[in-house]
Amino acid sequence: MVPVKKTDRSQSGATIYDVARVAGVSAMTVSRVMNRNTYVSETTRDKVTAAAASLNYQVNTAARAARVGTLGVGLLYSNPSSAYMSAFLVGAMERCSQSGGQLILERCDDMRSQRNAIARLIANGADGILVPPPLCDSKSALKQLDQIGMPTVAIATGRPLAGVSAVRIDDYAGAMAMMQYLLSLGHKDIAFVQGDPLHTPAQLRYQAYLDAMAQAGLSVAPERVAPGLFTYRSGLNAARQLLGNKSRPTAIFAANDDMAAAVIAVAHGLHLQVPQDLVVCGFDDTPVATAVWPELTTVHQPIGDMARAAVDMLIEQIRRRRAGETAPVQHQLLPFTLITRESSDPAAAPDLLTG
Amino acid sequence: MVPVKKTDRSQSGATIYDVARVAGVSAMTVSRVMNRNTYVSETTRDKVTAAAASLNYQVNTAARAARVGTLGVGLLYSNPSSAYMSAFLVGAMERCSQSGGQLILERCDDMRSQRNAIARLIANGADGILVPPPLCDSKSALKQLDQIGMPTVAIATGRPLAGVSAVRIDDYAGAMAMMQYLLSLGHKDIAFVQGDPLHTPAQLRYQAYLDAMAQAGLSVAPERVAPGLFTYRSGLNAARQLLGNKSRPTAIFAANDDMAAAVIAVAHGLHLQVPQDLVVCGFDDTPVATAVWPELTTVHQPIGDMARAAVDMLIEQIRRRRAGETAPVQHQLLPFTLITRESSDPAAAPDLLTG
DNA sequence: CTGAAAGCGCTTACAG
DNA sequence: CTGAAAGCGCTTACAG
Repeated sequence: MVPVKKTDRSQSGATIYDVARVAGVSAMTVSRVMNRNTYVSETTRDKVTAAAASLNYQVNTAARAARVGTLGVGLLYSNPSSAYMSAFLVGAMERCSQSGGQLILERCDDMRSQRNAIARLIANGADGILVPPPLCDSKSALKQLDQIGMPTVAIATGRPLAGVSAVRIDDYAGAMAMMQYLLSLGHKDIAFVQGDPLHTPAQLRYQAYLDAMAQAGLSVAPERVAPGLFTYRSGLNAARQLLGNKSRPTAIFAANDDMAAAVIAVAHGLHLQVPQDLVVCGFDDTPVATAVWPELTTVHQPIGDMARAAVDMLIEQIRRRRAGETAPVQHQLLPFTLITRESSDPAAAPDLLTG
Repeated sequence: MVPVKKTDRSQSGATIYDVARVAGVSAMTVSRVMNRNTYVSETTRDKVTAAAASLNYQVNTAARAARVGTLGVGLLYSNPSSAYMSAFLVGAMERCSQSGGQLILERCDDMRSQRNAIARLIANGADGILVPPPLCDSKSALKQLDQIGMPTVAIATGRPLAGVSAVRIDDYAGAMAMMQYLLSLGHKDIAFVQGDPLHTPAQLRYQAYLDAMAQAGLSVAPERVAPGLFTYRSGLNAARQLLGNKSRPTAIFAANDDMAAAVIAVAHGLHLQVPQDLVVCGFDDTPVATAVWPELTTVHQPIGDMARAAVDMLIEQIRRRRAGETAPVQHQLLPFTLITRESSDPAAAPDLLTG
């Protein structure tokens, strides 16, 4: 009986050595190709790529992390209970585990506590930082990160800084698409609920509303615009203001879904049927959009995709920085989609009390 | 100029060798202590523990993973848009990154697709599986996992199986606490919105409602109980049913927050003020509880803590299994908290339309 | 542009 | 119960 030597391997698939053997090069060269290192001839690169593909080779991110140190992807988040943040977290998490990044979370609600939160994130091993809204619009946070040379990606900011990488949608165009839709439905008296004025996407959405009205030759009375802060609560106040007068708009476009949901609640309280008596639209297409009744017409923002893109960009930046290269600033614009549902469709929706 | 040899280290803190030196033992022994391996004398274990503490040593999970293979923590989830799932995900993710586990997600809404989802999870490298609601109540899923010897932890099931580890709260006691509170407020005519009948916590919450009423000597008319499915939508139907008659209850206890939020919406549609005309309570304390107006009195379920506990239990099981030991089945019960807010407090809440 | 050697921090598989 | 040796899969730091 020849004793079978138990294998010491920790991985089932192909390793870098298998690829090297098949490609007829050294493991080092395979490593270079996998890390997109530039010092490899095109011929060699092609051979390695082909070998890797034929073996279905996947880099062992754990082994890489053991050697290189963990890739700490810091996330400066606020408002963990919002649907927006949840969608973002899931996307970021998913991509991090694929790419071998380790997500490090630090909550930061308060603009004043920013500095501390950034310091804690770095102390906990962050090699780069993801900045989702609303912090993405804080110039002081972004400057602080830039000064210490920390790779950074801002997410969903309306006005990306020239020196900071960003992933976003075109909020202006998204709101404009919604307005064109409402106008095409024949609405002429459209009211607007503003978002947090400090948040640049809120500004752009509002500007698109104003421009669309002007381009259609319609005037906007001051009482047709109500301030909001993106919260359900602020939406209630705005709705009371917009629906409290004798003269009412035929449609209300809220700068996000939470506030649109609040508009529906107040409208129902006034015995107005949505959409028969009042059309209501939101923005973002977060889960509330389909949780409320009737379901909301809104602009879909691909939050998960944005999170994944941001993680990719950040990890690339960290790699480059470690390799001593200067990482280029990247700005990525993802597509939005106008989603029409019951809240704007006069033919569709039944009554709240009877179903 | 003596050239300074650049260090090759990937870690800033102490390593296993530092601890070994300080403790006067081999690195191997330190490794044994860190992995809670039993074959270490108490004296040695104490020396190592002290040395590790003095150096503030943390196991390098990346290096461990490189050697041992990644610890794949599978998560069979459904309904990613629900607030419950988001809170669970954040907790699980946080703990996984601390413990060196890699979270592997697989969606599974449909009971029929279970088998496939489990197979995919394993194909993607899961070494153990976390089963949150509603799948935690699927005996077939749990049995399938048991048969293939896969470490499993069920979360928030009302009736944990003897052979499967579980983390949960006492749903019966939680609902009972809510009922005692409502009874102490003087309510005698309390209605109930049931949760998904296939979900064991829904059954327990309902049973507590019935028992509390009986113990208080109050009868429950059939029209005071409405079926629901835990969704906002089903809560609207239930509320219409409960509030449609001339005779109305003074309080409605819904088996979760989403349905309680729907009850409030319908009540407002009927010009009933909450809590003045009707008290409304929920269960779980998910974000909707504080997003709606008035804010919901509810039972807090520590979802994040439950996720963290479940991850710890699962990782421990996987480790034991790899070490060839049999992992004991563990059942952990976490505490709930009754949270009283405006929706049950007659003194607190103002009117929907005037704020 | 490419490779041989050494090492990351940890654990497996022995041997005592 | 404890340790010396070898190895996990990958990358750093050289050298050519």
